[in-house]
Amino acid sequence: MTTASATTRVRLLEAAGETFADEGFAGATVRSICARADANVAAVHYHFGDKESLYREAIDYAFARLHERFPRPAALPQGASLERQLRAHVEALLARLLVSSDSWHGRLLAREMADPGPALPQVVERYMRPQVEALEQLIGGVRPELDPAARRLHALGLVAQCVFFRHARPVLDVLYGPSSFGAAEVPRLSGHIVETFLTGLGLAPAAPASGSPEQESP
Amino acid sequence: MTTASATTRVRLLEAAGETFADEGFAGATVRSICARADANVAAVHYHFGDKESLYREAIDYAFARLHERFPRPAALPQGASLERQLRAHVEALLARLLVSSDSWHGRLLAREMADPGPALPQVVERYMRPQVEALEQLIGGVRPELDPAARRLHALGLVAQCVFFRHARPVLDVLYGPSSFGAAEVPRLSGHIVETFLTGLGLAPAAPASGSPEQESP
DNA sequence: GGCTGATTGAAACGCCCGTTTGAATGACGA
DNA sequence: TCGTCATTCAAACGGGCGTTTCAATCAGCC
Repeated sequence: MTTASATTRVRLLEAAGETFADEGFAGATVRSICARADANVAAVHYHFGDKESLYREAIDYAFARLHERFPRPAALPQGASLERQLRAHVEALLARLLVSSDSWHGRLLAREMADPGPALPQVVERYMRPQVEALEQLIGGVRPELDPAARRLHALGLVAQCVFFRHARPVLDVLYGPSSFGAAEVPRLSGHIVETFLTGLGLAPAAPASGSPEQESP
Repeated sequence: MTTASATTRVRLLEAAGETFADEGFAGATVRSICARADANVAAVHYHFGDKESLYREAIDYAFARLHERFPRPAALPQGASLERQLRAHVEALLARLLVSSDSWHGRLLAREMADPGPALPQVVERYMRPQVEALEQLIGGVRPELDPAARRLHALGLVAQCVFFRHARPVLDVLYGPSSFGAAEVPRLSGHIVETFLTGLGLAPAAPASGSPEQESP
């Protein structure tokens, strides 16, 4: 595998990710991917075998890039307040979903969830499950009297609100105009979500003011 | 338009809705729709003009059937408690999304939101906007000090949790096994959502018990 | 019966899809 | 310089797509 072939491979992965994110697995065509990558159509067969293998590798590639840009927020000390830990998780989740949508990595993953392709189990196990389980553990740590089902419902409710602003973006664009809930809204959104969530859990948030939430992270 | 042609039209609409719901606009083929409807491929051109017009009419058809099965919960007297009105709205929304997924009507609408086709604006204006605005009004009625933006965020958070359990069903199936959050869970889900939402708004729910919520509607 | 107009049927059209082929290319070591 | 081998290229293959054509059908009416 020489340098030249590696760059063609990478160009194909990038172009494939972008096109798959825009058009879906069925909608994207090998020809358009190769045109974007400045490669011959036969290069897909040569480097990946077929379209589906290219798709799987593009998903893997997206994972790697996404986790480089948005590492897990596990850096917080275990003793930190629930509010700060939750805010860190929600902000990381929203950032992955919203901020990264300008680049294609987040778009591709979001689409794989909304309209499952051949790589759904792989995405769920490596991307979604750790996220939900971290939230469940966080919730169980502070409300140990909740049974696992209730814990799970709370965690899913939190994930639901984060996912919504990515998944329903086309709907939100029609409802309130384009870019009404974009990357710039991440702090406001995560603030709102965390605060109403904490109140809903029966815990008073750190800043119970009804006005605009202020961030205290660096 | 004789009776015979009307039945072919209707058979095509039903088959198209079911197929579009399963495969999406691009994934569904005119041939498979016609095979399911026991009709000739030319019937699509004859009765609807082309595939996209058939799609639009199938969406309209799905609307009509869906609103027949799940009418708007506006029947409650205006003086009813917020908790009951909210519960009615959330239950109606969840029922439309989850219960109706056995029939294809709800599936088709959910897919149109997740993977927009040519009929997205029509779906949003006629289906989503009234839903969100009713919730906003409900919230504004009981917390008038909230500015419209905060009201909107609360309403969207509520919608998000309902939509999630329809939109993310493939993911939930992988996470917790198939049919883990199906139609049978509607009372439990809506109860959980309404109660945490009311608490999150700073209002104590009528039944603050942590057990399974009991319904009091007829 | 024969005419009319709406509906259905079988077959074909042109197009684009994913994939494959086999020759041309070009860097590199013997 | 030559042979080797990985890589690229233009072209074609078979198949499925949405759409169109035009003849066959059938009910209703003179």
